[in-house]
Amino acid sequence: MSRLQTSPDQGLPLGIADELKRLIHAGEIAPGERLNEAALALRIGTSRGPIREAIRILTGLGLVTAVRNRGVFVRQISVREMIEIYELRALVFGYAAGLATENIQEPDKQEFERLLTGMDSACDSGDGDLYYALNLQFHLLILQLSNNQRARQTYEDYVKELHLFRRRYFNAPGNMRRSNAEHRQIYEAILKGNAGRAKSLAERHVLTGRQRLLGSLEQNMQAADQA
Amino acid sequence: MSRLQTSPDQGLPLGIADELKRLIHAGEIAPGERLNEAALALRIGTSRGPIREAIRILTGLGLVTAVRNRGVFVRQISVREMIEIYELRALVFGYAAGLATENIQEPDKQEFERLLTGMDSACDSGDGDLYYALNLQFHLLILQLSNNQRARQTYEDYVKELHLFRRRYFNAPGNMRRSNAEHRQIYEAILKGNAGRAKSLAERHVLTGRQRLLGSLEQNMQAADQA
DNA sequence: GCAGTGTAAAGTGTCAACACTTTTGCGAGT
DNA sequence: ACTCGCAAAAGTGTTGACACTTTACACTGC
Repeated sequence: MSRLQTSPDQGLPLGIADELKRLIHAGEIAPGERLNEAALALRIGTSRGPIREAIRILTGLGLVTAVRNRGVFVRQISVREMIEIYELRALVFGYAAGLATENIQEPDKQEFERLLTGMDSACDSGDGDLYYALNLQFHLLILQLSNNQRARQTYEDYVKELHLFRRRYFNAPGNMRRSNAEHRQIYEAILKGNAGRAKSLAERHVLTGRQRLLGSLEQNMQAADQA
Repeated sequence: MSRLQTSPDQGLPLGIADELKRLIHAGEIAPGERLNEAALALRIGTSRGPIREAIRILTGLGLVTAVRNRGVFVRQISVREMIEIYELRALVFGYAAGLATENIQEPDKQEFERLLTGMDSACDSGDGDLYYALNLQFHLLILQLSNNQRARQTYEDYVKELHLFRRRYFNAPGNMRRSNAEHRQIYEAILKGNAGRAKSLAERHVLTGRQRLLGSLEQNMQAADQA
């Protein structure tokens, strides 16, 4: 009976919703899977009422889609949706990078250096998970420097939403190196205060990531065809 | 007992949520106001269960904020949030205008003309509501031409969300004329296929609208001070 | 008259039971 | 063996009741 330590009790449904969000974004509940109210109630140790409310929060968030009398299913993202979200993500990231040129301070520079060298060593050791974590921090630091809280939230939401895409992003070592080279370029443009260049590099960085994902997707499709 | 004709029965909570959304966005339930579960249940003619679920959907959508043991309140948007949302709205609108240059077809041009002349006559007759409606259609047409469904949805959400700002946008006749002049410029840039110009004009158009709103806000503040 | 307090009302949080729908699976007929 | 149909099971939809918290208000003492 997981007593959900998450959330300093802002209400049972809210806490359950957070827990479910975590499970979904972590991939422990796969896209397309159904959420069973009774099972969840049993697992959390409550009745179905709060569970249903938590699930409704998720439908509002767009994490699940509800079908009458059949339950709710973890949302699956189509290729088209993935492409569209990447487009917007690129837009927001570019916007933030442009503003970062104005708002960056000394401590931020040290943080950037730390992240970049950290990602370099992650490339060396081939640690994809570590690279992914640092990469996210790098992006969020730039969003933070946009000084637009809403933009930051939106960007985070996009990243999480893309986890609902059917295939998890697979970081080939070569991709990681190329990606980090782009990071360095973006950072240098920000350092030099070149807003336009930072913006376009940042936009392109995200769109390049999308292409890498689409490429690996196609590759997997072909492998599946051969099997 | 309003039998909520909205939504072709996709479930009671969903239907109620739609109805509540409508009420909130139409301003019939003011920002800051509390939603009373029992009263709503009585009004819709159901028990509190579905009402609570509908309200949870709204919290997921960010339309209301929940406070434990005290209920949910229609969200109020601060000046800062308003500014930030306008920033993103400008970004998306500019993005769409840039793409519209590539995707525009003949019938779209006719629709543009219709909307622009319609807004002109709305200016002449001083019909603010009509202008607002046509203005929204103009913007959504451009979003449609971006060929990015998600961008269109996001833009619509921004517009609705801005309704939660404490003061309703007041269209002075002069503002309407200036605004429509900007529309014409954007449309012409799109017609000429000048993506860069369409993008920057569209961005500026939204940000100018924000300035107009901020200006009228300040004016009202002063008027309130004098009273 | 006013501050403080206790109590009743209002409102939210949770639960268990029941109604209805969909799915599953077994069995009869071909 | 295959299909159709029916019945049981699983699961969602909704309800009314009860527990707990907050708020409103009258009452008391100063």
